[in-house]
Amino acid sequence: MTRATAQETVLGSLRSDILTGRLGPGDQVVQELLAERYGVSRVPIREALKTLESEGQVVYFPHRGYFVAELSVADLLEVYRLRAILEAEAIRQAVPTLGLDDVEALAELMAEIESAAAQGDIIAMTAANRRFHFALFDAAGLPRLSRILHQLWEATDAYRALYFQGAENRDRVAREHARMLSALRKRDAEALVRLHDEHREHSVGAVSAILAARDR
Amino acid sequence: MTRATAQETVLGSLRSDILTGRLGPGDQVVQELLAERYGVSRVPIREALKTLESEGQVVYFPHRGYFVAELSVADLLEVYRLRAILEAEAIRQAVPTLGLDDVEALAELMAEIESAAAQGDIIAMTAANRRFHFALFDAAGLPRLSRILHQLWEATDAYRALYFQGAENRDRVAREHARMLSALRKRDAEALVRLHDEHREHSVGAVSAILAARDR
DNA sequence: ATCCGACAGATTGGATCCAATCCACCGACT
DNA sequence: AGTCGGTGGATTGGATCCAATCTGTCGGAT
Repeated sequence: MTRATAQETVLGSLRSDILTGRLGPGDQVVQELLAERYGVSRVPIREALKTLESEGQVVYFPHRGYFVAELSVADLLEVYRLRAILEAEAIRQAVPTLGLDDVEALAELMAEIESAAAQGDIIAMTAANRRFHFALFDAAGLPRLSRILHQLWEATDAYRALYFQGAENRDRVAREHARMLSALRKRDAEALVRLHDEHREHSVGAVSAILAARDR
Repeated sequence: MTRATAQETVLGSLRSDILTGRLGPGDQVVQELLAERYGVSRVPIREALKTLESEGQVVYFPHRGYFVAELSVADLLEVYRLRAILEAEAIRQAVPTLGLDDVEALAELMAEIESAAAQGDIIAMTAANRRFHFALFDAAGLPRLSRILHQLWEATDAYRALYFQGAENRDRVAREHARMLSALRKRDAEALVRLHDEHREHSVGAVSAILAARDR
C-alpha cells in the first residue's frame, strides 16, 4: 500500500472544508492555521492551494495570500451557461455508447443519492449526486471535457451544500433524476438533454436566491 | 514597482521552454535542474509545476515527478472539438458588443502577427496570434469561458510553434485572418464563426500530421 | 480633522536540509 | 534465460528557518 502524499490529503480536506462552509467564501486561507489543523507543514498546503487556485476555488494575490472565491451572480450564471453547453455535448456523445450494465450502474448511483438524502447526510448526498452525473458525462469518453466539467461543478461547491439543505430541493432532485433515468433507458438523448437542462435551471434558480440572500 | 514573485517568473520560463521545445513532450521535468537554470530553489518550481499540471501542460505522478504532457491524436481532436463549441459561443456573444475602436484594435493586432511573421520570429508570432484571437474571445465578457479557452490553447502550445514553422501555413493564416476581419467589420457573427471553424480545421489537420510524423 | 510616514505584528515567499520513495543495476537462485 | 531480492544513486516530499512584503496603528505635521 502506497501512502497518499500530504498534498493530496490536504487537497481533499480543503475541498471538504470549503464544501461544508468551514472555510466560507471570502475568507482568507491562512496557511499556518491549516498546517496546524492538518498536522503538516506549509509546503503541502501551498501546493494544494495552487491546485485549488487553478480550479477557481480560491483566488491568489501575491504576498497577500489565498482567499476562498466568492461567486457573483454573473459568475454563477456563466458557470451554468457553460455547463449547459458542455453537458449537452457530453450527454449526446455518451448515450449511444451506454450498455445495459451502465444504465444499471446509474440506477444504483441514484439509489445511493436517495439513501443519503433519507438519512439527511448532505455531504454523502452531494458526493453521490456528483458520482451519478459524472458517471454519465464520463461515458462520453472525452477526458478533457470531463475535467472542465469537474472544474465548473467545483466552482459552485461552496453553494451546492446549501441547496441540498432544503428538503423540498432534495425531493425535486429525486423526482428529476428518476425521469432522467427513464429517458436513459429509452436511449433518448434529446429528452435527456432537455431534462438535464430543466434540472440545472431549477438549481441555478435556487442557488442564486441563496446568493442574493447572502449578499444582502 | 512591485517585483514579480519567483514562481511567476518561473511559470513564464517554463511555458516558453515548453513552447520552444527545450522541454519536449514526454520529458521528465527535473526540479533540481530547473532550479539551477533559473537561479531559484525548488519550492517556486514546484508551485509553478502545480499550475501547469492543472492546465494539463504537464502530468504528475507522486514520488516520480512531473513530465511534459504528450498529446495523443485523440487528445488533439478533443481539444479542437471543445474549442469549436466554446469559441463559437464566445464569438456570438462578442460580435454585437464590438465598437469601431475594438475592431481597429483587432486590425492592429493582425498587423502585429504579420510583421512578426515577416521577420520569421515564430515566438513573437504565436504570442501575437494568441492576443488577436483572445481579444475577440475576451470581448464576450465571460471570464470563465476565456480561462477555459486559454487552457485549451495552452494544451497544444508545444505543437503550435511547429505549425508556424511552415511558411505556407503562415501565409494561409494571414489570408484567413484578413477574411475574418472583414466579416467582423460587417458584424456578421455567423460568417465569423464559419471562418473560424475553417481556420481551426486547417490547423488541426496540420498539427495532427506533425503528431503522426513524430510518433512514427 | 486629515494626511503622511514610521513602526510592529502577522503572513507569505523562498532557501536549505533531511527523510521517503523510486529506479536501474547486479548478483544469486531456479 | 528468466525471475527475485537487495543495494546505491537520483529524485521527489516535507519540515524548518529566515527574508520580504503587507497591513493596521500611532504620532506628528500641515
